[in-house]
Amino acid sequence: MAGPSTTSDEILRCARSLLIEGGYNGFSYADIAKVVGIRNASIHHHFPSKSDLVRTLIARYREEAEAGLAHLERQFTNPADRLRAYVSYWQACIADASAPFCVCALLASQIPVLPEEVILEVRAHFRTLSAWLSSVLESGARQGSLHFTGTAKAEAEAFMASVHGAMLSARAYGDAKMFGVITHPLLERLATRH
Amino acid sequence: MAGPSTTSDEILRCARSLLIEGGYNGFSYADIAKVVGIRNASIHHHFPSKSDLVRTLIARYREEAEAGLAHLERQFTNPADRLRAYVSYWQACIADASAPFCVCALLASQIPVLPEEVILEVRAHFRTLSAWLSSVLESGARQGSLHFTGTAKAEAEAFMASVHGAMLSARAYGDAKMFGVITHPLLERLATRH
DNA sequence: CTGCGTATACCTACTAGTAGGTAGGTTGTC
DNA sequence: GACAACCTACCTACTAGTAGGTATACGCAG
Repeated sequence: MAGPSTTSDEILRCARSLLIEGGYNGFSYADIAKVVGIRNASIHHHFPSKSDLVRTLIARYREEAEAGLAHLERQFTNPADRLRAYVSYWQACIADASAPFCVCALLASQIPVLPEEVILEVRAHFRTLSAWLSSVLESGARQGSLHFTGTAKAEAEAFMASVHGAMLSARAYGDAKMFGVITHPLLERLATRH
Repeated sequence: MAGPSTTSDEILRCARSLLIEGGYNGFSYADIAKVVGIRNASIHHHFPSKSDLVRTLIARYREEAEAGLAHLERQFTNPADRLRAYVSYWQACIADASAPFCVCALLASQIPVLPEEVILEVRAHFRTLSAWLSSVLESGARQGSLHFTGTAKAEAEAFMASVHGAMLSARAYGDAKMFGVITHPLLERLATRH
């Protein structure tokens, strides 16, 4: 799946993990250069400015996210299973600390100090994810496997907010299990008729 | 209520609003100095280091938060009303943009790059808030006005996560109403027997 | 009431280090 | 020889933080 990772790829991968740790102003070109093993200035050859780098990084993140959701749809046909798989994916990411936070959720918290072009990408991710969750909830409600009051759209926003809040709590408490403590009852409730 | 605000107070107040906008690395001493109308170096007289400043800022924030919750308990005796008032408070803060994010929730997202002493304060706030919500939910369940499956502790964590996630979504979409879209059904569900 | 010490609050001037970014040169490959 | 990828060397602006000076206010002894 992964090709012969280029320097540009390595810069993006490194920047992503630094971004997940401390946000937009939490890392510098020097940090990346140190890890990738090139000079500070060489990063500018691939990405003229920091906002270019981050915008590209998010664009790739969004591609991967959409591919992940598509994969998940092929793997599971049941809407409830799709939601469970989505949550399990993040539970695993948080537990093994490989990517313990959604890049866009983290950047969203710093929107007032972000370059406009980055904000647009972040917002687009929120819309994409919300739309996907909404469609899953919608089909689950139609076939009677998922239960909620109100619209699928509203429930999708609430679901997404809970997942993001769960990431935050897991980080705040320094306890990966907290993510599951918050999300499992949520899945349980959606799967139960009441 | 507010005394003759000192320079130290102004620094803290200014730093808080800058912190809410862009996190720990999103503001500098120069930013504060510009707003407060003193020189960069003068801030060090009141707060030797940035971590001192932020730690003090959070300590005060936590005091205000606890006072706010205590006030809210005096104002409302019904647990459901207390939850509603808590949510309404944040809805108002977000709507008028006075403080559109919880200081500790924002800092929690950047925990990996925060000074240890700041992390401890942030974590303490999460515990305080969770404990308060837990006690409200507990008493609501006992008297039959709030309904949920599972423990009050788990429901409190889920509630807190939803509120934090709702702040994030409101910021991401640039739409204060999103906070209500997410939190109202949550309150509704807790107040309804099912 | 004066004069003296002391503490607070602020200042100017400075430091070392880092930020993102640029100019222009070198190397290797098609 | 053109281009990509990377380099050295440099820039300006800014970072948190320090050193040392000044003005003002308060308490207190004479």
